[in-house]
Amino acid sequence: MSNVLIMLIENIKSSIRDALSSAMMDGKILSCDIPEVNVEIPADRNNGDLSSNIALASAKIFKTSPLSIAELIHSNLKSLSTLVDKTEIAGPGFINFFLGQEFYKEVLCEIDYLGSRFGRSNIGSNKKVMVEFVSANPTGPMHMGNARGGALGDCLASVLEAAGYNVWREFYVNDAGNQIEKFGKSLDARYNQIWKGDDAVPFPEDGYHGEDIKELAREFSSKYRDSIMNQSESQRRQELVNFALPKNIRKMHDDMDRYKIHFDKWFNESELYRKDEVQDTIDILTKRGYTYECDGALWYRATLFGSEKDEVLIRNNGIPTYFAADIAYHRNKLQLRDFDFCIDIWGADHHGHVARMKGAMAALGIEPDRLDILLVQLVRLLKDGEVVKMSKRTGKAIQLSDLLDEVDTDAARFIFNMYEANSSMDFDLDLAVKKDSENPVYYVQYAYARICSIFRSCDKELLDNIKHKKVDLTLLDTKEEKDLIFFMSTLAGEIIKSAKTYDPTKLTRYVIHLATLFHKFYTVNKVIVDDPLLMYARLLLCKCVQTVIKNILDMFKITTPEKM
RNA sequence: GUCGCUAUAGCUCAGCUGGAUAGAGCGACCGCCUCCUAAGCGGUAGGUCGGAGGUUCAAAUCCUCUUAGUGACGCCA
Repeated sequence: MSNVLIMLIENIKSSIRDALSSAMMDGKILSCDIPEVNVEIPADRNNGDLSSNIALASAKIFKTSPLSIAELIHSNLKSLSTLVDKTEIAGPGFINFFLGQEFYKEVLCEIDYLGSRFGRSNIGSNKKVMVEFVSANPTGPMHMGNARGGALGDCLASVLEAAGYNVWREFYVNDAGNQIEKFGKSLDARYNQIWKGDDAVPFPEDGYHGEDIKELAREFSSKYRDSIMNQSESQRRQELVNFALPKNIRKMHDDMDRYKIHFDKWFNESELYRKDEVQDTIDILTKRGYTYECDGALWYRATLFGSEKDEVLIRNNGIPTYFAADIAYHRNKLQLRDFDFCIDIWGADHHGHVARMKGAMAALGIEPDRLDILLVQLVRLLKDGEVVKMSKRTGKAIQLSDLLDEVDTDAARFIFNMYEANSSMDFDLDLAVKKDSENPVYYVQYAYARICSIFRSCDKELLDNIKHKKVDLTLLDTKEEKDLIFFMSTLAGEIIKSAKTYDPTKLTRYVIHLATLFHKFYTVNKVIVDDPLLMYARLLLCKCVQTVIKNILDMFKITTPEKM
């Protein structure tokens, strides 16, 4: 890893450790294992660009005051990076580090040199990780929850890639099992209602009540008329499902395309049945002694793995449950396809399923920690200041495609990535539709466009020749310039933090803040100035900011317009 | 009842592996374009971090209790 800031922090940590151990050898403090050293960026940068609380944190271990430890470390600091200009002891015992011009110069050189690779790291060690997300039920259209999960999942996957993981995006299509039975039953009821009248045919209580089911039945009817009315009910259902399911799945593909989400695989649940993996998985559980029969159903002893009650795997009607297929699916991911770990993105209403699923992995002999589940809380849609209810079955639900008809993909992806997954959010449609500064995505894109505009007004040849090797970057010494450069230096660390916490929303806030720092710089410092040396340096700075904004927006698949 | 999530400025949210004076945007008020895009920037006002205990040199952050909101607890998915 070549990141300037990360290497610098490592250097400071090891200098502190060396200082502590030499103080121990001199007998000035108690000999013991060197405690973990933390070096952080203080909230208030008057307290240094970097700071360590080691003296405060270890006072108890060394049985002496924080200040005396700090002084001991401070006087023993050797082999400290030349990027550090000044050190001090402050407050109750913090050791603060101030960075010099050399640091700012190094950062810009790194960005200029790495370009689109700047910010990437390899902490993921190329481990194979699957992010499974959206996985909407194909019996109906995708809704706002899928839109949020989609944006978060896709961007999380990108963040993991940038952190050095080998990422695989997957959509699990529930094209088999009970819900397809219900889908067929519902379609058949609507089809019959068309030809016999609404009152003549009762609609099944547990069917799908959505408007989309009626629509599909109408489409079938207008194409094939009443030609299947005299077939058996099961034949009719099959015909209707064969007609409607591919149609729904095609629409999901189209919607995901529009939303700029591209899956490496759309995994069909039916594949698990076709390859007998559901049965195989159940057999493994049975062999391990974790199943039993009761009331004509086959049960799994979930209680042995922390659940409060056992779960049905095969219903008394012979159809395996969703749970059974899902266990088989996760076995497929973690055992048969051998992903190092898997992240599932689920709606928060599935939280009860989390412990069960992990327990089931344990029951199969798969390390449950290889499965992580990110729960995404509810989204409410606000329109004209009012909450729009979005029950999938009322027929009035806002679909993903409706959303994308009104809001462009950039804004939707950006806004969904502004709120952490585990907080519920309101999506303000009126705001998202606005093409002005109230919409944060434009604020960031505007910073990018401004940089492009600066470049348009200067000599193209000059621009191509601006290279960090030829420019005196020490001329960039205003507060705005240094703040901007320092903040850019934290990108790789920020991506790593986002990857580790599965939280891509940190980077949305990062890029907004970066835009703010750029706008501040732009307001105070003119780039195209008479002094050519200063101009070169500022042009290079702008080029670096442009690179960093682009790297993040590219990661999120948000466009970077050159003119606005 | 059991298991989650949430509670921070008027509003929307950051900050939470404990650190120095709790931040941002919007809204309110006051300013800044003869100059690279004002879709921008600066300033002022605004907080007992839901409440109570506890741990600690240090708590918005950790623990316990509590209040309010929300969700899940099906041979649904």
